[in-house]
Amino acid sequence: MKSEPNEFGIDDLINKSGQTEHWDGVRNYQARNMMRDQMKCGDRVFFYHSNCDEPGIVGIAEVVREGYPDFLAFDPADKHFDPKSKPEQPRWFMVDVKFVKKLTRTLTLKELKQHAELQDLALVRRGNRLSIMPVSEPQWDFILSLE
DNA sequence: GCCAACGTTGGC
DNA sequence: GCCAACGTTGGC
Repeated sequence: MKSEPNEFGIDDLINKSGQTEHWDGVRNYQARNMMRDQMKCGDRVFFYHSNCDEPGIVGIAEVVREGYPDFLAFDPADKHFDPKSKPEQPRWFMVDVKFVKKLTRTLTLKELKQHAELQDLALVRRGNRLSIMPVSEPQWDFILSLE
């Protein structure tokens, strides 16, 4: 899961009550479908810092609440407001994630791109813009072995 | 259903 | 700040 550290970095997650936060503001259907349909309690996710000096994986979090409507889409005062999403038929979903750990160092995008084992990882593919993407178990284990 | 115009993401 | 690569919108 990608987040801009200027907006919400891993330290912001650590500082939340219960070290848990809802992953709001996703307005992309592919990413929505993953949160709504696929991500289950106990699933672990890499926390990725994007759009910053050193883009890369900085830590691990865990899904603690499965897909439910992104209520910010209902709030006209919020920047993520979407008039097409109604409480009776929500268009956007989110999950809650809880901090698990920081990695001992940042696994930079640059570094991840250098490993043939990760060539199919969506993150390193050209033009990728998805903010949430799947990681296979072998990919997960390999990435952790780099730490 | 096509596709041009536009907006966004995000690395660099 | 630039711009490639997408996704979305909306006229036709």
